[in-house]
Amino acid sequence: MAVQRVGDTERAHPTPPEGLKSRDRILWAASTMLSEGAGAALSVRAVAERAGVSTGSLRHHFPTQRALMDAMLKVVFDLVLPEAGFRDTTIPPRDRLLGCVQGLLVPPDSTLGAREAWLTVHERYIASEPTQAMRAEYQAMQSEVNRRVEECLNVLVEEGALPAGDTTRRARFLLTLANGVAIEQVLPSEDAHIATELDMLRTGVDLVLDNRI
Amino acid sequence: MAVQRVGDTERAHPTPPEGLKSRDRILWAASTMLSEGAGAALSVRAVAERAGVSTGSLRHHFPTQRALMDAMLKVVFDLVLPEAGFRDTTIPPRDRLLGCVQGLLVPPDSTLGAREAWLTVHERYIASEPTQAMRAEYQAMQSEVNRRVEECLNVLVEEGALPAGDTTRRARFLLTLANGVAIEQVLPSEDAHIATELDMLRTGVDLVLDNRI
DNA sequence: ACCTGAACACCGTTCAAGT
DNA sequence: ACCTGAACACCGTTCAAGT
Repeated sequence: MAVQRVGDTERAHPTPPEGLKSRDRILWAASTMLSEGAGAALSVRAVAERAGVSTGSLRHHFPTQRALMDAMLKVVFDLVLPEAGFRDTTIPPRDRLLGCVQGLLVPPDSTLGAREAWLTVHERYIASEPTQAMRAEYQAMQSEVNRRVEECLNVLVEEGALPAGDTTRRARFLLTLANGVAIEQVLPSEDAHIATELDMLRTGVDLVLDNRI
Repeated sequence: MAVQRVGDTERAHPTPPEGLKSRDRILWAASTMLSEGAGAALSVRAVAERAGVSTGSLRHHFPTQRALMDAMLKVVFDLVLPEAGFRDTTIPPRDRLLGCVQGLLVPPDSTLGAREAWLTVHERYIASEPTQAMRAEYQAMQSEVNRRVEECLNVLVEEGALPAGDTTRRARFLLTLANGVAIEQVLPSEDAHIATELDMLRTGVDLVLDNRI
């Protein structure tokens, strides 16, 4: 939607920290603006102005608007999701399970953004009629992922943080939910939607921990 | 992405049927262009030109782009997926909600199988850098889907089959789970996995009906 | 009431030019 | 290599003016 009015003389917007290079200033500005809720206003010009750089500079570092979004979301997610092993008993069980499931959203090849990662999956396992070898490869990958989630669940059961139950079914539920979240991350969701994606995973984890699944 | 080129001399586009009034000509044009896919940007100007009306006329009937999208998608969806199903009180609430959510797994163009349907979604909204128009198109479709699920939930609440609660959140949960199931249907799952996909949806529906979400 | 088309305020992207 | 800012081709919306 076009805003149709302008000329606000207010310049109360915070500026990026001093020492940062252009690229980081841009990411800082974009992340800040996203967290401020003004999601729709994440235009090239708005971000560039906030970062204190030109649109050309922004495009030099992020050739496309999508590239900017991907890089920014990676920053945001990395802040929220610290890399932690699920055997670390100093972390609450809920967060350990959440971290384990959320790790699935960013496939092993984590230099790639969510979008590129998904494009790879699509091309390899969906686009072309998958060969028998491809099917096997995917299923092996999937069962490794499944194994890890189940192991995490079993650890929690051993600790007594989770009542014994159908581990396979619980893992399947979490994986299905994670797949749903993953695909929503890649589709052009509304801004409000993006904010609730992590909440969906949290809900799923809580359901399992509350023995509802 | 802006297209940056213009001046196509081709004028092979079909025109709307003769007898139609402006409003229906517009809806006809928009629906046709949507079904033609191929990145057809559903912009005001493009739809207006195809319908043979001015942008002003279009705005007179549909004050906002969103209003146009909503009206058009309602037409398209009603052709394939009649809305009446979930008001039939002779069917158990659980099955009505399940039917409503399951309907989402089969996109409007139901002549296609799950795989072809998914390939279309992928190509239109993921593969290519989505234009602003494409984003809007997807989001409008998504909100129509969302509207239907929420309406179904509200009907169940009115009947007393479901305690009042956060309808938006419940719908989001079911949609995310449905997305997860949809993508698992398309990926080369193991046979055992396939058998449990519908069970996952059933589980989600039960969780909502048991007021766990 | 219905419709027109120009004008306005945006948008993402490209690019010659600077340092 | 990094950065600038103008220019291009779009976009949705508004509005005085016609019928």
